[in-house]
Amino acid sequence: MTMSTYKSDFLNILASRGFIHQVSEPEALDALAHSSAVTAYIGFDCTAPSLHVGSLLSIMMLYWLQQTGHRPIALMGGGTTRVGDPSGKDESRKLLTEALIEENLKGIRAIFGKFLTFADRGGNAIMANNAEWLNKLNYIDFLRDIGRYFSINRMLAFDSVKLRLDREQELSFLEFNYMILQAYDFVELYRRYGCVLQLGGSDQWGNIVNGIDLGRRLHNAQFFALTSPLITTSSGAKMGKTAAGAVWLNADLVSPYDYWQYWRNTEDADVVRFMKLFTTLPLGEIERLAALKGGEINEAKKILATETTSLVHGREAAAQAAETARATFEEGALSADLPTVEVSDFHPRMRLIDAAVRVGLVSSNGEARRLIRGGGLKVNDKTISDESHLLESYDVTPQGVIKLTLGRKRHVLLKPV
RNA sequence: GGGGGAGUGUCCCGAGCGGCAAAGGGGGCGGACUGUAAAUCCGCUGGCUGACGCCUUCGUAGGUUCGAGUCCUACCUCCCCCA
Repeated sequence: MTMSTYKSDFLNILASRGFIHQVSEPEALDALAHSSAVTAYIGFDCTAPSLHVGSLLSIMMLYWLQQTGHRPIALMGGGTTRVGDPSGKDESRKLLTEALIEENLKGIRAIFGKFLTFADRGGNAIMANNAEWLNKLNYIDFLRDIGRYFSINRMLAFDSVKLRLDREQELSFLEFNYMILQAYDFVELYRRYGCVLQLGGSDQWGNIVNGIDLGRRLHNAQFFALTSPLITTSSGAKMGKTAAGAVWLNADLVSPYDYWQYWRNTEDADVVRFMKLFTTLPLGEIERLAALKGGEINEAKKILATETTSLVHGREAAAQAAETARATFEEGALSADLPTVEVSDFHPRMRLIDAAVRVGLVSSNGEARRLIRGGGLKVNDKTISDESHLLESYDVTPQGVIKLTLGRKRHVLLKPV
C-alpha cells in the first residue's frame, strides 16, 4: 500500500493511518475533498447506553474529517434503532422500547463532544437524529417515493440478508427494511446538509451503496462510500471485549483507570497499528516509538494508553490512571485510587473467601476457594494458600484498607466502615 | 394439513448402553515463563461445606423405575421433506 497517493489531506491521513478498507470512486472523492469542504456522516444506533471501543474507529474518522477542514455529522439512529440492523448479526436483536432507546441516545450523544466541535463551541459539526424524519414517514407514500427504487432481487443478494437466509435463520420483514431506511437517511442528510459521503465499518458497505444508488436516482447526485476495516487484535479477537464485558466509553460504565488498563494490555504486535488508529499522535512520533524493542515496547503501550484515555476521559484523568498504574505495578505501592469497596460488616476473623465475594472479586465461595487453591488470591500482596484464611484487624493498613488482589492485575481495596 | 429430525452443564459448540455433576473442544479464569504482551506448558471452570456429604441442573409438565439427560405421554420452540 503506497502512501500519499491522494491529493486531499483527509484521504491521505485516513489512508496513512490505516482507516481505509474500501472507497467508492476514490479519485472523484479525492478531487472533491481537495477542492471543497465535504459533509460526511456516520450513523450510530442506540442499542446500548454507551458506545464502546468498537465504535471508536468510526468516531476517529469523523474527528479527522473535521480536523482536515470538512464537516462531520454524527447521526443518532433514534429511528433506525426501532428497526434493528441485521448486518453482521446472525439473529435478530430483541426490540428495544422507546424509553430505552431515548435513554441510550443520551449516553451516546455525550461522547461526541469530546471528539468533535459543535456549534456551541464554534465548530461546524452537526448532531442529527433520524427519528426526526423516519418517525413521520407515511407508509404508502414511502413505498411509492422510495420503495419503487429498491429491487428485492438485489436486496436478497446483500450479505446481511444472505447470511440469514443461507443459515436458514429468521429475518423479519422489519429488519429487511433497515437498509432502505439507511439509504433514505443518506438522501435526507443530502437534502438537509448537502451530505455526500457516508463513512462506516466494512459491514456497512452494502447499506451505504444502497444509499448511493438512491441518491443518484432521486437527485442525480454523486454520493460516496468509505468504509474502515474490521479491527481485530493480532490474536484474532474482536476489539473491545474483556472478561468484564465490553469496554465502554462512558466513564460511569468503565472507569478511566480500567480504560487505561485495557489499552496498556495491548498485544505487542498491535501497538503501532492502534496508535495510528486510536490516538492523534503524529505519524513521525509513532514511527519513533515503533522502533522500541523487547520490553521497551511497554513504554509505547503506556503512551498508547494515556493518549487514548485522554481523548475519551480527558488529559487529567488519563494522567491519574497512568500514575495509579505506575504506583501499583511498578512500586507495588498501595494507591488510594484503586477501586475501593466499602464494607460495613467487616469484622476481625472474617473469612477471606467471604471478603472476596463481598467486594465482588469473585461470584461464589467455591470460586474463591478454587482461586486460593491455585494461588491466585493475595491479601496486601501476600499470596494466601489456605482456603480458610481469616482476615484480622492487623490486616487493615494504616490507610484503613485491605488490598485484595486477584491474579496479577485485578486489585480491590476493601475499606471497613 | 401429512411425514421426518432436533432442543444437553443459562458463554458457545458438542458426546452421552437406565447408575451422571454428565466425555471432548472453544472461550474464560488462575499458576509457571516473561515485560501488566504474545506463544507455550500446568491447573480450574454448578451451589453450599474444613471434610464425609447434601442440594440444583440436560426445552416444559407429568408418568414408568430402586434409580431417568437416557424409556413413555402431552405440550412448547426450531429445522427438513411432501401437500
